[in-house]
Amino acid sequence: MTQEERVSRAEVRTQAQRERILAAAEACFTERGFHAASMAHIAETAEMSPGLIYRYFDSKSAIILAIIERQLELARAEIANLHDSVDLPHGIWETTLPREARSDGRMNPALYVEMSAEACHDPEIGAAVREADLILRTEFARWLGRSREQGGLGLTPAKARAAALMIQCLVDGLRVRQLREPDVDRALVKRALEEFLAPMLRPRD
Amino acid sequence: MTQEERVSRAEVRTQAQRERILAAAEACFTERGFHAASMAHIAETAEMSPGLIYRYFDSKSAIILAIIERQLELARAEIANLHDSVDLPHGIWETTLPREARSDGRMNPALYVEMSAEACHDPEIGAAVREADLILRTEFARWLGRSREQGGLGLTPAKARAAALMIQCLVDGLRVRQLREPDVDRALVKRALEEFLAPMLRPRD
DNA sequence: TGAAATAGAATGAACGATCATTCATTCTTC
DNA sequence: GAAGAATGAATGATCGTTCATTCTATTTCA
Repeated sequence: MTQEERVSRAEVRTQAQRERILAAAEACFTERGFHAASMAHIAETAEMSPGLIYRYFDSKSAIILAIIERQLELARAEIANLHDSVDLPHGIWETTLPREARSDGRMNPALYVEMSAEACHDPEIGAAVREADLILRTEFARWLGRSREQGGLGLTPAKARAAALMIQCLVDGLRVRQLREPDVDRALVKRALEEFLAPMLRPRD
Repeated sequence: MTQEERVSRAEVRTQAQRERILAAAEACFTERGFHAASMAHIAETAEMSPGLIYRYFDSKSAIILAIIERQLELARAEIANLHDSVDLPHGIWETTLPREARSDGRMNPALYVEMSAEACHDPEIGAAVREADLILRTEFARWLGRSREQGGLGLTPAKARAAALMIQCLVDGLRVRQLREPDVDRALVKRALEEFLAPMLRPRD
């Protein structure tokens, strides 16, 4: 075994352990919240000792920050994969599915709202969240403004910016609503969403 | 002093003390969050000893529940005061003002989002929130459906229900956005909001 | 090849801090 | 002096974090 192979194997393992911890932390934070979820819970979920976590993360809040960054990457990838034939209302509706109902690794509503609350208490989290949101909105607006031929929706720049902001608010709101009323009539939500989104996404007016 | 007067004076004082505690708790919860705000902080803010709080509230979570109920009452009163000449987009926009910018006792965004997150961890809070939201949406939809002559907007029942739900989501979303991006362009938010809401609030279509 | 040496991975008890809550005590008011 | 109001130190529990120790797997060398 060459030295490079050894180093690489170690790196792979380290990355896998970090991932293991992040997945466990996400589950615990979702279920109990940032402050109520203890490092002991996270360690138990990750099936390791509490002490070991500190080999891979400096602190509890470092874990939170890592989760935020990972979610940002996932969201950016989703936006990059948007194309003109996409059913936007349906996609928006889907991002508000509760944790149990989603197969992907995307942000679940509970974690998102938890993070939003924490953003105004912890400056570091606040900065990370602010930066992520700005990036996502800008990239989303760029897609809305791109021509149909280039896979966008062909909105004017001003309208694209406004629509991106309003849709971001709507997604936020749908996530909050999912938390506050888990048994809300989702079909009604979807129909209302489609109806009210239509005029916003029309290029001409 | 008659016995009734004595009893009444004691009640008034008790009520004032409870109010004092609730105001302090609201400030602390807003600043630090439910879990990070300690009873000692609340006591200090209320300018009383920690022990005294327990004369007026059974526990910390009893304080949280009391705040939720108070906020529900405030929101109901606001809805009851709606009339046909009201500028709805402006009113919605106003409910998302940060704590520092609002003079009334209305729900500030930070507290609202904090509560929403807590609703899916604490069943009692979840139930209170769910009930409150349902009541508010129903009453708001009733106003939207009332005729112009009766001070409403004259929407059809189906459209009123859909609009009430969508507006509730929008308000949720605007509050979250206020937390995540406190320095967001509020003028842009307002313009986008007005544009988006207009078709939703037209009786005919 | 096989035993000893080494390094990194993992453990979990222990620490100091902090928390919600209690209650014996003191203060205030009538 | 009696009764309610208020205090704040004490309690027990829990937390994030540390670290002396053990385990495991790889390397070294006879």
